[in-house]
Amino acid sequence: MTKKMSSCLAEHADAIGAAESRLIEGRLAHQVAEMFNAFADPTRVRIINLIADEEKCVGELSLLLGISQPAVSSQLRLLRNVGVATVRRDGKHAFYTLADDHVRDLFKQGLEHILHG
Amino acid sequence: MTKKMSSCLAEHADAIGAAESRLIEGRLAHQVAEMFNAFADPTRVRIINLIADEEKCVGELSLLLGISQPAVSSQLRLLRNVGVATVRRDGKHAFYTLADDHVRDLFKQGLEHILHG
DNA sequence: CGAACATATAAACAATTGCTTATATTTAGA
DNA sequence: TCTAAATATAAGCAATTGTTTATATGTTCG
Repeated sequence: MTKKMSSCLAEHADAIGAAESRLIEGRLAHQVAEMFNAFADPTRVRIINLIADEEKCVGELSLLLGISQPAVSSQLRLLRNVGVATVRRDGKHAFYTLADDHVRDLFKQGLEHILHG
Repeated sequence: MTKKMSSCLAEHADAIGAAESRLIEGRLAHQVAEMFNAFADPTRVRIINLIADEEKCVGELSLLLGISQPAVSSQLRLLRNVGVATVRRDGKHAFYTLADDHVRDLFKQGLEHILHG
């Protein structure tokens, strides 16, 4: 880093101000990335799809996905921490589902992009 | 793995079939995750926001973001590989922008979710 | 051609990730 | 209370990631 200015920038020097105004600050960029990161792993994608329209308990997810219960539990905690999923505890079970319609729509929009994009 | 069936599943055995039909296969899950992963890093979020509405060259992005040119180039290659960004080469410069409106909408929807969610 | 600029690629590195097994916690029921 | 079930947490590990510096490729212009 700390390199000299590119002529590209020099030539468009008047646009730098406008460009800088579009610079997302560190904290916001981190939050946005953190949220999208919830959808950025194959296991989480499968979990999210399974709990998108109905709640599922941990053991059920573990069996359906074919991975260990702690692995599922770990991913669910991540999803919960970033506000993508919520838990409802009922006795010995913990039922997970997506947090809200906004999250649901965002995921389904991304899925559609792959399916019919 | 290869654990015994949870009573949770046993009790809802009739729902297994339906649940399994919602199981996203490995390849699709991988593709969806790969796409969302493009938005899942703070540096990429900032790059994407900068090139969302107008094209920017590599050196410009490097200067604006305060990271090395190879770091920017590396992230841009990732974005290009998953179909999120496209290049237009003009002489010595390479101008990047988002690939299409679908990608643009998806990103902005996620950004809005954080800003006014 | 030769020099300077813009970008791409390679190598190396610390840091993070997602899984496993093992263990702890919590809950329901005999 | 004791036991078994469901989930959560901890520890350890191979694999991946994002950055840097160094170098290679490609382009313009004298």
